[in-house]
Amino acid sequence: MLTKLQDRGSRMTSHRLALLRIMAVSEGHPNAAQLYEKLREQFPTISLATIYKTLLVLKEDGQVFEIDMHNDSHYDGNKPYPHPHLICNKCGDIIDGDDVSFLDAIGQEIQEKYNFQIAQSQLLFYGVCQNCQS
Amino acid sequence: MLTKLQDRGSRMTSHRLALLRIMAVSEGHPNAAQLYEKLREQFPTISLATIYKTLLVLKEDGQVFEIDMHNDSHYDGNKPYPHPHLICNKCGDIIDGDDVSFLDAIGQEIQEKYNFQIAQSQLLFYGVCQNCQS
DNA sequence: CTACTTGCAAAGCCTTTGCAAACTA
DNA sequence: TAGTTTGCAAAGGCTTTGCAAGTAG
Repeated sequence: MLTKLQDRGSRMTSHRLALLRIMAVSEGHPNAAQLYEKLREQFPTISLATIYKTLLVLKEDGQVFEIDMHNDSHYDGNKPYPHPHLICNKCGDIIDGDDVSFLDAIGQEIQEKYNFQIAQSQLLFYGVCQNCQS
Repeated sequence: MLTKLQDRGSRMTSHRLALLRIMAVSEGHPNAAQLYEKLREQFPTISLATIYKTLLVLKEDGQVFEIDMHNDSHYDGNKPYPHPHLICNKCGDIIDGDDVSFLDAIGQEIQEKYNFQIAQSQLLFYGVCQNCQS
């Protein structure tokens, strides 16, 4: 993790470590504003701009995955397997779906059929979560 | 198509018809700005706000599908089958993938396992398209 | 010591909102 | 005619940029 950053000429700072730790511990899918609030507890002077810059580096490094949502991206600590995200239209909660191994299979098929070099995939399901159905 | 709108208390206007026609004819995946430019040829006084308002109605009506991309949503005329979108990181082109019928199967599984009522799904592959590889 | 990172403020961009005039059914 | 849609302008919200000061290696 540290080495990956350094190989790219980036540095591991306390901010970056803390951000990665929040992702890993919380198991959530925070957006930039939520990360900002959490990080301010440890680093009262941190700025939103730093959050965005940090996220950019970690994304390029493959340590953080960006979930593109309508004008409000959320982020996921990089899981070792491809999995869908279930997004509740009512409460906005984001739930990790199961491993979807065949995503790789589809990827393979697409690489061949369309001659398209896949770098990343994203599978989203929008709907209503269990809690919001009652 | 016309009836679906009327059932919801919406009206079919020349703007809306033209927008749908562009989607159907072009087979592309324009964003709001691109639709604006095309529609201005026919309706010189049309505004971007109208584009967004129209897209909102057509989305709710299920006639247009929104592809959430980082701060720049693109739109797809509603296809009768679920299919992935291949997004080129270099030229930005969006390619329709094949029918992915098992998406429904995964959906079923997720509905049951997570008790999550799916309204819509989105499968994106980011990478480099054929043209941009040379 | 050099190069990267941070924080602040400002700018950028896409998208939404409010309201009066125009239009559909 | 009643209720929806349009266009304009302004506001809103998320994200990026520039630059000087601070910090990692």
